[in-house]
Amino acid sequence: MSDIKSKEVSAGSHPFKEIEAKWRKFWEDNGHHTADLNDSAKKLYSLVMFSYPSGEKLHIGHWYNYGPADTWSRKKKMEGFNVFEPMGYDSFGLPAENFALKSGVHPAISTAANVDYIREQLKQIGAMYDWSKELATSDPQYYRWTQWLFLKFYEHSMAVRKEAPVNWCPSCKTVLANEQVINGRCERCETEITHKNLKQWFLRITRYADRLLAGLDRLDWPAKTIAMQRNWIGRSEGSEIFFTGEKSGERIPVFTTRADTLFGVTYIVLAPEHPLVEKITVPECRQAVIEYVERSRRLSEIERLSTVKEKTGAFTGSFALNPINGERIQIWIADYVLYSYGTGAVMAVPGHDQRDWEFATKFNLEIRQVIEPSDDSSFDLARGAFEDYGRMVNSREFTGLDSRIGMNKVTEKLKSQGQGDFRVNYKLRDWLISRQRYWGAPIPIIRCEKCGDVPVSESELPVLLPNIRNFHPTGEGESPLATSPEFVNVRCPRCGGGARRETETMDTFVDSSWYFLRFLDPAYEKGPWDHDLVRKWLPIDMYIGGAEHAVMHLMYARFFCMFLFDIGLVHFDEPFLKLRHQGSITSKGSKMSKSRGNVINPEHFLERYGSDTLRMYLMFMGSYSLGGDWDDSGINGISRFLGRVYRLVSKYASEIKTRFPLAYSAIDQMDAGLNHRLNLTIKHVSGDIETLEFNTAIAACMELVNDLQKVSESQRLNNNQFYYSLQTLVLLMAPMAPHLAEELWSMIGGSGTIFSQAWPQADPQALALNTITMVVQVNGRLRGNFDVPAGIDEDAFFKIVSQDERVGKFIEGRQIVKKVFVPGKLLNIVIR
RNA sequence: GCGAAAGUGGCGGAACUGGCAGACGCGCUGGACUUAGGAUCCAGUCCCGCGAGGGGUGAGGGUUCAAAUCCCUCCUUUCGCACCA
Repeated sequence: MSDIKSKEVSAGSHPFKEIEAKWRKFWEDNGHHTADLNDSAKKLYSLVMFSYPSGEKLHIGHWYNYGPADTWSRKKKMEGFNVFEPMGYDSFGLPAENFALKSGVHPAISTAANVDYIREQLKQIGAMYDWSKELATSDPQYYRWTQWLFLKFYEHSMAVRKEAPVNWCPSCKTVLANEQVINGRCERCETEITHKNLKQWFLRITRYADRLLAGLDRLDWPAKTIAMQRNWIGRSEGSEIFFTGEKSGERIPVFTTRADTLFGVTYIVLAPEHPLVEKITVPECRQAVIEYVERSRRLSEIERLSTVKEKTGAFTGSFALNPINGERIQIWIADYVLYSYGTGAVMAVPGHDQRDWEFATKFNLEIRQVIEPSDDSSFDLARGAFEDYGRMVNSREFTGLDSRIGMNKVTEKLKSQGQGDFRVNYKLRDWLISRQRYWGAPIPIIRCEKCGDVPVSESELPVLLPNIRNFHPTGEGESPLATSPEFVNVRCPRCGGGARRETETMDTFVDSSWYFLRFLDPAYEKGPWDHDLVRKWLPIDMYIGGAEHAVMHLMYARFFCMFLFDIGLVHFDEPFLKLRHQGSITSKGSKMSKSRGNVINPEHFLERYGSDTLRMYLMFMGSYSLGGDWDDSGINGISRFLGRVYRLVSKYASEIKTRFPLAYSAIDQMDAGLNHRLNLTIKHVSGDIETLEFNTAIAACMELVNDLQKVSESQRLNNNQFYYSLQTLVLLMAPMAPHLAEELWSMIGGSGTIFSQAWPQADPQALALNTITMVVQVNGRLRGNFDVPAGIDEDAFFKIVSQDERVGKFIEGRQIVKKVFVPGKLLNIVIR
């Protein structure tokens, strides 16, 4: 028995307190988790999404992400990979800042304290994190380079300051990127979003829309995540068509995917924000139009986007000319047209677009048919629009053409006349990165009245966040940094005159778009990263994190990578080759949060069951990718299981030790059943950990242990096969219960760390059994199991089973119509 | 509204390309060891039936020798999108 004895141990389990502390110290003292980054021959960069420290500590959901991901990494390590598994903190941003505001402690102080706390929590997971490479995005050493990268974007005209209607969260008092608006609400605080027209900094991600789309084909990612990115980019092929203002002669471009319906246009609609509205509205309609524009500005995003809302709008009194036939049509404004998509104006075809149909019906505008069903089926324009493709009618020379052909012909004709062209549109908008908040990386720009925007020179970086007392958001669309004269007032680097610093800070997603590059050497001073190391270690081989980042972080990081590739700073354009999401752990049916009061903290379970048990229980609960609702009622089972393994191995530890290390080839008398079980376990555990199906990997270990337990009870252990099996069990469990496995490994004679051992390989010969169980069905109903030699053929098998009473009584005197034989599986006898 | 995924014992969940439904665990029942046990070990545990046997994977239909698995309709849940022209 082990010399470790603990009174504090939860009865039945293993002495986890001593074991876990002992091995964590061992790993740390021996630098086992410090990867040798110079050796990249068999490198494996395994990354989990780093955490953002807010006031809330790590909860069970973080463990669910990090523990199993580490299990995968540890198995890869035993397979001989040089694994680099770093960890850091996304420590800028709203969660940290909001906590600081609430607690009244300056975010620099509270964040540092939270990071210290979280670091200790992370260490309890017992993961292979290389702590020598820890980083925090709020560290000047880090954000110096975030600013440096911003300047690269700026240099290449990829960072631009422009006025645009932007999303404003009245509660967080800052603008938000489109991606941070969920159903018209703030992603963080769920407050309804309003709109403001502000001059803001954008990164031109739209320039990469096609590349971001094309790159998806090369990625080993969950199909759903790829689909979400596709939808978010929202590529749409169509035509841009120029209508002409009747009086002003103004060109009014519209975007349509259905140029074949051009003859069915009975009016056009501008978004209320469209700049032409002012110009073309006739005096008699001015009052109504102004009221309508005002009204839609006041409406919240939610109200405006509501699809059940009745269509509203106003007539401008002006007319436009249809370029295909010169027809004179009314120009309306309506909020169902979005200013930010396409050209902010649409041609309305009420006969063939349901939205236009609803609008036309309400305002008594003409509904005209220009497409008929190709299959000559009937439809009723009085009941709704006919939106399918079909055959063109009432369309002059295009009449009779198929929609798809017709839309090309129509566009080509317009193109030849300079009245239109083919055009691709995207839903993706440029990435708004300005934030009117304190806790972020200051945008390194100086605004000079004479010289305009002047970038801070690289040697002046970082632009340090000033240590100001009042870091509250002002709420007026201005950053708190604007209240610090020492910060704001500078000399223009170009002309030397008085100038003002940009006071906005960058969106936190900018920080996290490149952290995986910095991890290799977070202290590097000659650049954002060491090119040699990046060349050796990137891209990321495995990235595990939550699905909630499907279109934000994961899109931004890809964009960064492509840009950096284009300007020659990295050698690859997709950062994450393989991505997997863990499911989310809910509590009482809903997402864990402090406000709901349903946060499950790991401390209690660590205290009572230990780290290995908690990690394994999280993996055993169910499918890793689906997650589930937290329920601790089963954790006893894992605790008991680890206790049983501990007792079983300890019981025979000295026996194994005298024979250690046991080789498979050295087994003398082989029990085929046990050997089959052992090798089957190796096969299952290997495959299941690889595909993150931890629950069945654990189940396989349990089956092996149940068998070994029986062998132990029956005293059939006078050969070394049993000992070999125990030795292998310890290896198989090492990635899942790392502390316990180290302890057992040393107990049976191992030295150093078990993670330098080779991962067990299944013996294919042992997997193939001599005797197998086959089943017999009569008319599809199960009638018996038979142990027969593997490889038995149909006739031989039928001979055996037909003589057996279990089957014989069903087929006796009946006519056999057919026999279906599946080798190695079953025989189905069909009778009449 | 549109799209995707899922629905299996009292519970969490297994079941490879259609081939023994319910692995593994929780819980429960009984037993052993015990002064005691919320420890440990053993046995049992989908439903009906004494039994032979029958029924059973959200509901209904279909394909097949054979369906949890494939197809159709419907219901429920989760997630994503939501006037994107």
